[in-house]
Amino acid sequence: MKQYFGEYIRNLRTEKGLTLTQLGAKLDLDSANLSKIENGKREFDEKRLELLASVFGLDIEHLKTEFFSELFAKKIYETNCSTEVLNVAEEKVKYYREQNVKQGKLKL
Amino acid sequence: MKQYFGEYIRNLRTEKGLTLTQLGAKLDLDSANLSKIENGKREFDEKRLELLASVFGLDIEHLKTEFFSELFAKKIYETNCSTEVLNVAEEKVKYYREQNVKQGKLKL
DNA sequence: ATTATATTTGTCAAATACTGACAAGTCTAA
DNA sequence: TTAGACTTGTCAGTATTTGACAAATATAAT
Repeated sequence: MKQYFGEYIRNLRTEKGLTLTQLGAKLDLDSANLSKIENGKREFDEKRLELLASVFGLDIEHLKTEFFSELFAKKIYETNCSTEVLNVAEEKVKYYREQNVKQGKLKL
Repeated sequence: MKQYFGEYIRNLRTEKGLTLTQLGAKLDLDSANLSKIENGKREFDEKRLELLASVFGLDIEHLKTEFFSELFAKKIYETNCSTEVLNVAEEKVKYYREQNVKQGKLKL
């Protein structure tokens, strides 16, 4: 998927022939703010991912992948970080999952 | 590196025989808050990474890798996201770097 | 061209999250 | 038991994000 998350939403919306106001209502979002999201001037709020998935019948896992990958990529891009960071992150996730990490060890 | 970022700081500090107050002064941080950071009860602030590197003579790239990998891993862990997200993120970073993405396309 | 609808942009107060600071507590070693 | 080190809780100040609204612009139909 070679597009920004906002563009992705806009495509979904226009494919279904919905206006900003109509989709905004479904997502509990002002049409003006949805416009900004689609144009990359505001962030889509993580807490609305499930709602977005259900509105368009999307696989939530796929949607989360799209959403968070953009979040991480932006951070790496703007901090000019090595992509090596992603390999290290993968190891850490594995470790956290093995250890069943809880709050206290790590601020979650 | 199989330790949390707070533990990492604590190790650096104790190796050098510094107290929380002493290191706190160098990092412009209250000793109480530094304690929380070392114990995983507060986040280390990204804006102090360079300072931390210079205090201990660390490679800033390595430090950023440690810091952001933990950030990403925590997010993936707490949202129960597939680690596939990391591969997608890598593609996106490449793309952003090729395209020299600026504000407007993407909220940075 | 005029009207109606859709979209974009700017702004701002309210809500939320983060930070620095301090006080009071526990722990440790001399 | 005293001093210094560390931990924990709290909270006001600050910064950031969000929802909401108004006004401007764009688009399409008549």
